[in-house]
Parts: sequence; C-alpha cells; structure tokens
Amino acid sequence: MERYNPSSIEKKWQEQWEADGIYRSSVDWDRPKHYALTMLPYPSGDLHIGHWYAMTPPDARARYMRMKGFNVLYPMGFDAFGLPAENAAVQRNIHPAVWTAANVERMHGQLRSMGCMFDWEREANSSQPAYYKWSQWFFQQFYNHGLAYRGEAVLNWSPSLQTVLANEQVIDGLDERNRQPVEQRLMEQWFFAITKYADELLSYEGIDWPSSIMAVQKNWIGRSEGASVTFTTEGGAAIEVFTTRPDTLWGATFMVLAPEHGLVADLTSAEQAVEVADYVLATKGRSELERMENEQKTGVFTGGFAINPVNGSKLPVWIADYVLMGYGTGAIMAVPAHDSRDFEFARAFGLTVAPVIAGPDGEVAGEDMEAAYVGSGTMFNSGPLDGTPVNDTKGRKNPSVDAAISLLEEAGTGAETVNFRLRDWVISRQRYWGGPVPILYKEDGTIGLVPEADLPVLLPEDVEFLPSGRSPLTYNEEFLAAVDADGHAARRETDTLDTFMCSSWYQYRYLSPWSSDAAFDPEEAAYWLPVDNYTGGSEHGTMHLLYTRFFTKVMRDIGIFDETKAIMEAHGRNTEGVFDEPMLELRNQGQILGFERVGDVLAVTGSWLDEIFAADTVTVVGSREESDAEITGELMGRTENVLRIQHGERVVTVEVTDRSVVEIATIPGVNDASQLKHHLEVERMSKTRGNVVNPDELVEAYGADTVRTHLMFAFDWVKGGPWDPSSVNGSQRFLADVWKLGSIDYEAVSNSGDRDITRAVHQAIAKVDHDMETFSFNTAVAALMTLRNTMQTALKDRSVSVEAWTEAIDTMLLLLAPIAPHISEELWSARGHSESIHVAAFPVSDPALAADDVISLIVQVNGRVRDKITVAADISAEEAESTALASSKVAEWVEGSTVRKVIVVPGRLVNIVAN
RNA sequence: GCCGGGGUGGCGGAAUGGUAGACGCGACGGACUCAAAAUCCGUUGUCCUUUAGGACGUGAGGGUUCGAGUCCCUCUCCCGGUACCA
Repeated sequence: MERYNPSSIEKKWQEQWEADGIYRSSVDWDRPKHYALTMLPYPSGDLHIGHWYAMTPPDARARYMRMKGFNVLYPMGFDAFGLPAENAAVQRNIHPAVWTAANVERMHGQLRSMGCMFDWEREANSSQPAYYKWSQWFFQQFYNHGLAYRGEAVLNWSPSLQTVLANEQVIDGLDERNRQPVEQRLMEQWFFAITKYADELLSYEGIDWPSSIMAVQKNWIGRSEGASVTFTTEGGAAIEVFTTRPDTLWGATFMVLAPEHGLVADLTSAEQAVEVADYVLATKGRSELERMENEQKTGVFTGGFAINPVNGSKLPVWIADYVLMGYGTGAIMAVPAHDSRDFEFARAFGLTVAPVIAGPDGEVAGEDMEAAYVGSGTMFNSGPLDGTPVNDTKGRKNPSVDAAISLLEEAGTGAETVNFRLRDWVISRQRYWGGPVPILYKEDGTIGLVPEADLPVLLPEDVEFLPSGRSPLTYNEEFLAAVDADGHAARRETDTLDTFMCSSWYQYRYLSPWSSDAAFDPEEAAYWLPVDNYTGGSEHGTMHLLYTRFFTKVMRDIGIFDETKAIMEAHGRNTEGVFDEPMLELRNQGQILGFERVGDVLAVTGSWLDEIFAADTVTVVGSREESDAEITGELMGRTENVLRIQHGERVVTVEVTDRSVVEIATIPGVNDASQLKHHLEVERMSKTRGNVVNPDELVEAYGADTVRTHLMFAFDWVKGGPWDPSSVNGSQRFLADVWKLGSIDYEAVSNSGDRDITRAVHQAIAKVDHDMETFSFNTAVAALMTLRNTMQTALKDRSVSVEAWTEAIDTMLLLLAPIAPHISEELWSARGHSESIHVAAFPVSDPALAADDVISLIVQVNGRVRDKITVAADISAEEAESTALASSKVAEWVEGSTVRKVIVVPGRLVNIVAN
C-alpha cells in the first residue's frame, strides 16, 4: 500500500474530469436543476485563501446537490474591468488588457487546483467585447425606458482615483477601494434610476437571505414617512421641505437651506451677501471627511425670511452644512425644541426655542430646556391641533402626524410624502478600463444612443497613459470621432460603465457566454433561472447585492425575460414571481484572518543614536531572562531593517546596519534581519502586515483536499476566523486515515461489531446529509471523523464482516466526495468502481439502522444528574420511571425527603423532584 | 446614537429547553526509534478528594421552568454596518 500522496493523484483526476467533461452542465428538463453561484473574483493576480474559503465549501455544497440528484450549474468567471489594471498600466507600463489577461491566465491555473466542479465552458469575462457589448446594450435598454439618464447632482468625486463614485462606494468619506478622501462636487453624470425601485427593494418576499443583509439594505434605502410642506419666502418663492414631524410645525423657529440650495442667492440680503458667499465657498472646499469630523454646527443667516404656512409666522432662513443637498429637498424647517440637531444649532446661534409637545405627564419644557424633547406626549401651542396625542410611531400611525398631514392637505400647503435615503446610482466613471458608455454627443447639441448595430463600442487598445490621471479616452481622437445614425459627425461619450454594472447581470451571461445575438439564451435561462443559491461576502450588501436585485427587476419590467418566461411556461413551470429576484437563497461566508504569532525574542547590543538604537549584534534568544543585553524583548514589527522591539514597557526602535551581525540559531548560514519573526495579531490578512497565507503553498504542502477539508472543518463558515497553521494537521491526518482505511485489504475475524458499525454508518449519513444541506460544513466533517474513529476501532480487532466493512468504507468515500473530491475518487476507483464517484448518488440513511438499541438513561434528582442507567432505547415512560426510582444512587439522594413529581422524557431522562 | 451579529476549555469550535464542552488543534505522560519526524496508547474545564465521589462552571445580575448555553428582562464588553438622513 502506498502512502497518501495528494500531489500525485490530484492533478491526475483534475485532468481526467476535464477530459471526461463530467462537470459540463447542460439543460435537461427531465431532471431538477440547481443553479449554485458564488461571487466572481476580480483578477488581481493571485488567488488568496479567502477565495478558497469563498469557493470550495460552496463547491462541496454544489457537489452534494448533484449527488442528491440535481442537475447542477456551478460556473466561474472574472469581474475583469476596474482600476487596479489601470494603475498597473500607469505604474508599470503594462496595458490593462495585457495585465488582466495575464492575471486571468494565472488564476485559471489556481482555480483549477481547487478541484472545483466549475463548468469552464460557461466562463464569462466582463472585460471582453463579447460581454461588455451586452453591458452597453443593457444601458441602452435602461435608457430607452427612462431608467438611465444624464443628470446633475452633488456627487462623490475622488481626486486620487480621478473619477466620480456612487454613494455605495464611499465609506466614511473615503473610497471603498483605496481609502482615500472623497469630495462633494456638483457634476453632470449618467445615472440609473434605482430610486424608482426603492419601495420594491425593501421587500424580500419569496427569498431566503440573511437578516443582516436585509437589515443593511433596508437601512441603506432609508425609507421615511412624513410630509412635504411648502413655506413661502417674502419674495413669494416656494421653499419645499420634507419633514417626518409635521406635528411640530408650530414649533418651527427658523429654516435652514443647504449651502448649494438654489434659493440661497434669492434669499440673501445685501448686508449678508459677503458672509453667505464666504460660507458657501468654505463648504465647497471642505471634503466629506472634514465635514464629518466637524462636530460643531456652523452656518450663517441669509438675511431672508420665510412664512410658516400653518401659522403665518416669519422665520429667519439660514444656510448650514448640516443640511445636505442630497437628502430630501435640501431645505428644512428647524424645530429646535424637538430635534436635537436643530436644538444644537439654535443654541450655537442664539435662536428661539419654542416647545409644542408636552411630555406624557403633561410637563411642559420652557425656553431654557437643555436638550430637544423627542418623546411622546401631547401637542400644545399648535392652534387647531392642541391636545392631539403624540406617540412614538412613524408616519400616519402617529395621531399627531396624521392630523398635521390632513390639515396641510386640506390647506393645500403640504402632502403626505415618503422620502428615501437611497440616491440614484451614478454609473459613469471617468476611467479607461471599463465598458464605454454607448452614447453620442451630436452636432446639433442633442444626446443619442450609439446605434445598436454599432455595438459594442470597443475600447481602443492603442492608447497612451499619461500620468495626469485622465482617462486616455478623453484625448484619443480616433475613439472620439463617431458618426450618428443619420450619418452626421458626433463625439463619443468618454466615460465608462461602473464595474458594478457589469457584475449586476453576470449570472445571466453564465447561461450562454457563447451567445452573440443576445445577452443570454432564453432556452438556457428558462431551465436554469433563477439562481437557487448564492454565496459570497457580506461586504457587498449595499453594493453588488442591491444593484443586482435592481437590475433583475428592471429586466423583468422592460420585458427582457419575456421569451424566457414563455419557454418556462411551455415546460409547465409556474413563472409567478420567478423574475422578481435574482437569487433565491443567499449565504455569506465569514473572513479568514491572519493568525496570531509570538515574535522572536531578541537580545541587541549596540549604541544609542538619539532615539534610535543602532545594533551591533542581534541575537534570537529563548526568553528575556536569558540575556543581559542592553535591549531585549519581543520583536513587535519590522520595516526593512528597522526593528520595533518591546523592551519592558516601551517599544524601542532598533536599526540593523550593514555592519550589524544577526544570529538566528535555528536558521543555518549567515542570517539577516528579514529572517526575524515578528509578532502578528489576529487581523485581516495583508501583504504589508506579513500575515498572508498563500494557498498555493498550502496545496503544495498538504494537497487541495486537505485545504478544502480544513477550510470546511476549522471554522463556522458564516463566521470565519484566524488561520491557525498548526491545526491543519488534524484534517491532514483525517485524510491520511481515510486513505489507510480505504486501501487496506480487509479480512474479518468476526462479525460481532456489524450492528455497531452499520449504525455508525447510517448515523453519519443522516448527519452529513443534514449538515451539507444547511451549510454546517464543520459538523459534517466532524461526523466523518467520528465515523473514521469507529472504523479504526473496528479494524483493530477486525470485528465486522467484510460486507459491513465494505458498506462502511464505500459510504465514507461517498460522503467525503463533495468535500475532498480527489482522494475519494482515487480510492473509489481503486476499489473497483468504474464510474466516477462524483456521478454516484448520495447515500440514504435508513432510520431503522441508524437507531440506537440502547441508551444511557439520565436520572436526575431535582435537575442534577445522579445516575446513568443503560436501558433499551424504546423503553416506555412507566418503565423508565420505575427503573430510575429503583436506582440505589437515587435512593441516597431522596432519602429523608418526599418524591413530589417525576418527569420522564422518553428515551432521554427521568427527573425526580423531591423535597 | 441607530441597525445587525456575537461572548462556551489554552485554541478552533459542538450542543431540536433535557448528560455542557461533540469533532479537532495544542499540551502533558507513555510506546516505537541510536535520535528526530511520522505513527500508536493514555490524560487533558476548574477546584476538593487516594479511589469512589462531590462542588463549581457557557460575559454580569435577575426571572420563567421539574430542568436554561438555549426562552424573557436589565446591564456589560467585542465585531460588522450606518450616521448631522430632517
């Protein structure tokens, strides 16, 4: 028997599977389908352990579904447009297309090493013309239906990326990719009208998504119920405001406009003109980050006034940057008594505070209140609505809000309104490496689509990258010059599509990446759609996962699924709601973090040069006590030749020079500073932190099966956690044991253990079946390890028959096949099976065989375990009770007291209540 | 602040309201070996105790229950998201 040697078998089977085409997925209406999708990677160059974690457990799930009888589609592709390619172009003078293609090529090999059941015939790559032609086509369809438009808004401009970004791509005032500051600018851009779908996006009917994702999206969409109210300036212009608290209208004491608001100029008086202009300018110069960091309220009086429609009072109008142009109407009525932000502003500028809601016990706050009152109570000083109760519900459910809205609607000065936090999606990017927006600027000044026949608008390859940061499309005359449908000269749009737009529909391109006359083949779509299970990271909650839902709903509404739907119906499928959502079930995996490691303890001799200690010798020692060197302690970090050493309470900076001698006893030869191990925290993996786990190295050391098994076993998949390099041993031993069990020539000595091993086998089947179904991968592997343990015990005294042993090992291999596909295939084949294990059916557990004959009956006295008695599993309640009461240990514990009650849980325990 | 998730041995983690710590890592003791690795056997929540056994134990406090890691209330800490959103 040969030893388990993954490297020799894994490659062999990967090639065999590919040659046999066992992972080709084709439409077969006679079989139930399962579309398993995992988020496609960006071709950054190297697959990291996170990719393995995101892809191999779902691969095991897809394989499991296949063995359960489903026709499974599990495709893979590349989200291949994006900025890193362009940065590489500028920094290293490599064309983005070349850089991307090389990375895709490299990642192909790495993806294959996972042993996944990807159907490569269905690979899609968003940067190829065959793909982005359809991204452009979708843009045009959206445009024709009024869902793509060019508009002006205050947007996020990233100076470092030299492009505009969608709200979703800005986190804490920084761009989500490089974490550089973003500015607010009034700009004209291309938008998708996602806000038209805001309400529908709030519904998750018919889909099973994690509550955290639904919460994040709901929060992001930010629906709030209230009223729009029209105030009037002294000049007669209308100032529209949105408020969730129209019941506090009588307490409005001033108004605030966003500095960018269109009425600012009209309202500003001559005396205030300079101050207002200064403030507007200052706001413009402030980055999003600075604005957020500024906790003090700022603002200036415009000198203008507006009339409150409910009581005719005259309110001073201010401008302040705490009012955002991007939300509501960019103007608010300020009710300092009942809104904490308005209150702060009023106090900062000495404005009137006028309470209009009394507390629940009728207590009325005075002008001198110390904080805004936002609770429930009763309206007062509110004209006709005095006495109306105020509760803590939103919108018309609150009687005070309801009454106020009715009043406004009768008077014609306001209306019930729902407002959303969600903004329309900016989809144009001022970058080169993306799909060109298929738009022409015509001679007559109008804007039009590139004729459909001219799609795709190809990205010119022959371009020059200038360090200006500007997209080369903006100065490429060959690209810019175009001809419109009427034969007139036109200029092309130089913006490209947001990569999130390309990835919003990739699940449809996988259906038929070969289609040249449609985005996808409706025959394929009718069978495979919708996606049954989607897996990926939760960080896409407000980006990709929101966009793709929107995209699918639009596709449904503009008829893109009509043909697909007709074919589905022809096959007898119920199509109701089938195109409402792209993915029926979503599961998010956690993140693999870097491991914790204790750094080398160093003893350093040398001399101080100001704050830096210049090393003569650096020696790795066992502990601080071993050395009396001047500087000694754990190496906390290292940058090039500068060490940070924890010397007692403080961290000392030590410089290792050319003349320094580094001694590491465990590493032979001449040592240098780069060989020193520094301390690592549990945190995200990154190259700069030096805690990256390279999956290629792991595969080389342990084999893909061990890496797969370990990623499934060592974590709760949803949670993730730190990678512990030593715990891989457990998964490696497990597979080595399976190898031994599966390759020995078994001979029986007796069959006394048959019942036990058969029970273990059937219990394992039930457990693994259930756990694979529910994404509980770690306990599925644990159940297989338990079966391994049982089999090893049986093997020792050869106490089971050859038949029972054969069933056990064959079942073990079948259960293991989705998790560790290579070793199971090799052993399966070596055991004489001619068909691949991956086309075999998943074993079925027989409950009668899985059932225990005897159980350990737990006997409790007052809820504490006092005895355990082995009894038949099917013991009756009466019998269990009498058995328990007959226990001598029970007798000891109930002695001197009276048995009050006996609770029997059949097949489990007996609790005797006595006092 | 608000929303979501969580706190269980030295570590990763298991536990339909019913034996807390499955499975594994690590550690310790032993076998094999000239030695090491690998492998095999045993121990491993804490405390008391020779054994038997007992007490304590799932972030803290309270409650419901015959019985709570699990359900309810209050609090606390950690992680993620979001935040002048009117």
